[in-house]
Amino acid sequence: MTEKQELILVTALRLFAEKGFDTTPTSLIAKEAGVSEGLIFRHFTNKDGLMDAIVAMSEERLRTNAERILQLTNPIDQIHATLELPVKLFQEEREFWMLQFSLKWQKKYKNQSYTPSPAQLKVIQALTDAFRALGYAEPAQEVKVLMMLLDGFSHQLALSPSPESIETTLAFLKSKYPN
Amino acid sequence: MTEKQELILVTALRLFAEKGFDTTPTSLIAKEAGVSEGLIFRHFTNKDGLMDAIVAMSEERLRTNAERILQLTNPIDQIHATLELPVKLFQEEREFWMLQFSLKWQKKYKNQSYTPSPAQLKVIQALTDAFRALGYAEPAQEVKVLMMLLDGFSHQLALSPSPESIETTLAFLKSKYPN
DNA sequence: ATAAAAAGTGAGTAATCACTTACAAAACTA
DNA sequence: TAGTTTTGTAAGTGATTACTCACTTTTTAT
Repeated sequence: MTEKQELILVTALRLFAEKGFDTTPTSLIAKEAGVSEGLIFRHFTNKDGLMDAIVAMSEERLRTNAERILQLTNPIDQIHATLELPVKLFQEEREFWMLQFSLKWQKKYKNQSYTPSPAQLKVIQALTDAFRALGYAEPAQEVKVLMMLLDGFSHQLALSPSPESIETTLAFLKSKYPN
Repeated sequence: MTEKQELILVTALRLFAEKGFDTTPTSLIAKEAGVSEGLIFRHFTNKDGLMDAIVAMSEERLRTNAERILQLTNPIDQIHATLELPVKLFQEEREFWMLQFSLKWQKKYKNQSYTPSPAQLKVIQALTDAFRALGYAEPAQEVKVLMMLLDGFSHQLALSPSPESIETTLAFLKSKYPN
C-alpha cells in the first residue's frame, strides 16, 4: 500500500460519507487527494473496487472490536460493552461508521454486508451464552432485542447532529441489564 | 392529480426503492410508466421535485398512522400499537417504507426528514404520558428506548430478505412492556 | 363553436462521468 | 549501470443523463 494509495482511500471514504457513493465523481476524489484520476483506476480497477477496498477496511475494524468483547469473561460486562460500542465507534471515527451504516441501504452492498460476518456470529453466540448464564428465559430473543437497540442507538447517534445526553441514554440502557 | 401524474409517482417510487434515487434515470421512469420523459418535468419540475412529491406522500401516511395510535386510550395499547407499527407498515407497503428508511441516510433529505414532524412529536408526548401513567420512573428515557427498538426492528424487517419469526419477535418485544 | 389553458410528446443538447490510452518518472533488481 | 516492473500523469472518449423546446392533442371555459 503506497502513500498515495492510502490518500485515495481516506479521501474517498470522507467524500462517500459526506456526499454518497453515486454522487461523488472520481474526478473529485482525485482532485481532493491531489493525484491524477487515472491513478485511482490503476490501483483499484474501477469505482466499485475503491468501495470494496473501503468495505474491507471496515470488516477488519469490526473484527477488532468483536474480539475485544469476546475477551471479556463477565456476562454483564460483555452486554454492557456491546451497548457501549456505538458510542465508542462514533466518537472515534464518525464518518467512517456513518458510511458503513448508509451502505446497508445501498442496493449494491445490501446482500453481502448484511450476511453477518464470522466475527459478528461469534459475538452473537457469546452474548447468547451471556444471557443464558444470567438466567434469562429466552437468550436468543434477548440477543435479537439487544441488536435492535444497537441499531437504533447507532441510528440516533448518526442522524442527530447534536446528540444530547448520550451518556445518560447509555447509562439508562445499561440499567436495563442490571447485574 | 391526473392519471399519468399518479402513474409517474408510483413508478418512480418503485424504481427508487429498487435501484436507488441516483441510479434511476428519468428516462427509465418514463419508459416504465408509459409516458414521455418530458411529462415528468412538466409536472414535477425536476428529478428532486419528483422525490419531494413522494416524500410528501410519506408524511401524509405517517400522520394517518400516528393518529391511530393517539386515538387509543389504554397506555399499554398505545405502546403495543407502536411496536406493531413496523410490522404493519412493511406488510402493507414494503417498498414504500424501505425507500423512506434509506432516505434518512441520503444527505439531501437528511436534515428535513429527521426533524420530527408534528405528528411524531404528538406520539412521543402521548407515549411519555403512557409510561408515566404506568408508573415507569423515567418516561422520557423509556420513549427513547422504545424509539430505538422501533428503528432497529424496522431495520431488521427491511434488510433481512426472509424475516423469520417476525411474530415471535413482536410478541417478545411486547412482553417487555407487560400490563 | 371557439378560444385559451393544460396535458402530453419526442427529438434534441450540453454537461458530466467512469474509464482508457499513450507516455514518463521512479523504484527495484541483477 | 542497464533492464524491468511499478507508479504516476494528462488528455482524451463514448456513453449516459437531466433537462429543454417546439410542437400537437386534449380538456375546460365562455
